[in-house]
Amino acid sequence: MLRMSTLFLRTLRDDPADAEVASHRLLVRAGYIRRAAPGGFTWLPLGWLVYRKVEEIIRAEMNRAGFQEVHFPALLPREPYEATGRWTDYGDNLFRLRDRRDNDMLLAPTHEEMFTLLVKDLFSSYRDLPLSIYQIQTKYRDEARPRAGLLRGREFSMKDSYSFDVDDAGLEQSYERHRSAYIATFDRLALPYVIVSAVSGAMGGSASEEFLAPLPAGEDTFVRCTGCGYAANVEAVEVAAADAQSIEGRPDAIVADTPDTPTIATLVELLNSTDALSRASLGWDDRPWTAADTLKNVLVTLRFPDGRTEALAVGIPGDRELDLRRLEAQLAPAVPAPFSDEDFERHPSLVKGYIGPGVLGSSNSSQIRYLVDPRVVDGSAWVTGADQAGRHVIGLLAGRDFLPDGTVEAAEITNDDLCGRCGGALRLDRGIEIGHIFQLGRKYSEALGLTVAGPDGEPVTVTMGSYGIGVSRAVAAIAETHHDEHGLCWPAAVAPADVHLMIAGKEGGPQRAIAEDLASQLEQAGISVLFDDRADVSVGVKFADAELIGIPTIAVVGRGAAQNPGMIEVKDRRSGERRDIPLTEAIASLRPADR
RNA sequence: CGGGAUGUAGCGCAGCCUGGUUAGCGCACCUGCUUUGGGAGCAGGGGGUCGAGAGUUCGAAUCUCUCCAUCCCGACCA
Repeated sequence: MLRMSTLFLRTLRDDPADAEVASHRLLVRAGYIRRAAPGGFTWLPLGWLVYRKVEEIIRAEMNRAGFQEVHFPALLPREPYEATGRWTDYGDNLFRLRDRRDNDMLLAPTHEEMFTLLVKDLFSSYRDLPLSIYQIQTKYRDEARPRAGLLRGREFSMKDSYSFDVDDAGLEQSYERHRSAYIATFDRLALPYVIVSAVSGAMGGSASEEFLAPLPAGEDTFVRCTGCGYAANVEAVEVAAADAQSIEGRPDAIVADTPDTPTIATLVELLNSTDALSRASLGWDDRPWTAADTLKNVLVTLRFPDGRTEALAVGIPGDRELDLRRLEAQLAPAVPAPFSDEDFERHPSLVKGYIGPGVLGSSNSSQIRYLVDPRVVDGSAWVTGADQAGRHVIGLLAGRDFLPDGTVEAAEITNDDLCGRCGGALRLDRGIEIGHIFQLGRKYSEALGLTVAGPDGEPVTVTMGSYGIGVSRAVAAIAETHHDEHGLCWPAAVAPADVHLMIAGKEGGPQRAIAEDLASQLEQAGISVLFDDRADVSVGVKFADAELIGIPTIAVVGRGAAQNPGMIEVKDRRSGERRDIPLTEAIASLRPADR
């Protein structure tokens, strides 16, 4: 039993000034967590109870799926991460330190290497597989900008699992088992989620899905198709490509003077206001030019983890912006940055503002690799730069007049985009990444030499999957999902107690003894109680604290308790619905529904 | 890393522009009395390196410079 009179807790009447999102604000105000360091939080007694319940649900579902728990150090040597390249690839986000002998160490951001080496250490036969093992561990990432309390910290807790299989079919099965376990876990945590296709980023690997809790406080943007249910992280969205068109009998491209058209908008305006350049007079059709008819070519510099750089040109429809995040996701681990003035000086064939496919591409004068949006299909016609100041080329046909080096999904996604699968409308939303599952493949097993003997005695390289759930982040996501203007509203499965019992009578009256008795009986019946037994605060404070703390059921021992028969008031925190019940039925009524 | 804002008691803030006794207010905390069904009242009290350092000045929370930290937007981010 938790007694408010002695609980290590102080609730705050005001919101902390540095907290923006609801989960951060309320968890601090209600006395669950305190900031201890930039991106680091202390769990107070109530918070730790919730944390442990969340952790226990995750653990139970992992165990139920047949995965086994292990535990690694968070402090690790450099070598394994050097072997896989992640000592470099992780960049500034890795917490690095030196021991007294000057050895490089790190605080692990995730543990692929160690799991791989552990399995290599112990197992050597295909008959030992499949295997899935997991841990719940503190992870460290030197985030450039920790924010939103528990949602993005530099120290956080994560459940990470790894699967080991001899072949792709086995990996597929392990992946599906994790996917099912995650669905069961998030259902029990009362966390709403959308499963979206994702990119695997710095982790490497192929198939990858994220579980996103759809909340405005989330940092991830994702799309859902209103038609077929396709859902994807915006970084991984595949937009609908147009059908290729015939190039037979299409008018030749012409080069036109287009003075004073530094932007797409001014270019389109000029085209539409110059009779000789209208689509009709060029033999196309009757409609006016739009920004979507133009092709803009954006130059970026790619920086690879080893420090090497390379220029890249990206062609996207003129009505779109380049989304650097999407581009980066496609090109990982290379990081794109906008072209600088010095970069332009190094490539004299590029005429700023009038760059066109005439010079782009590996086989053209600039020798810059040229990737285009999937909408730039063979036979599509474009207005684009003529590689001369003040001139554009009109009606340039992809596949006839220029050949890109490939396609890339790098245009900003908007609500106007259509689903790449069914052509339906896409809807953009924000979400918190609460889980990520992906098929790593053999990246780590190859780098670290994890093989097992196959049935024929020959070594087989093991294929792996990696599966994460942010435990501390899940606590925040639950708080973010379940609260109102008065405070938190925990789902029963993770609440710090089943019942918030309070005394609401004059000191010296019979209520205290009745409440004490009821609290003991509830505990004996296996119903956990947070007992507001404080004698020195007014009932208003008790009600306000109860709503802030957010235990699902609030039971009040007040005026009615002294009557015959004695009554208590029971209030549902979430709905606000109250009812009076006889004391004799208290235990039956207060038992949580799922027990 | 770029832009913006902020840093004064546990929390929320005023004071700074225009330098001047002992740095203020609300909440929280402590003591006493009263009060007790929706963030009580009265009286008394404790708690401050005014983010840090340097400078200007007879005198700095206040002016100048440097640094640090936090928050927001962007960049970045399983």
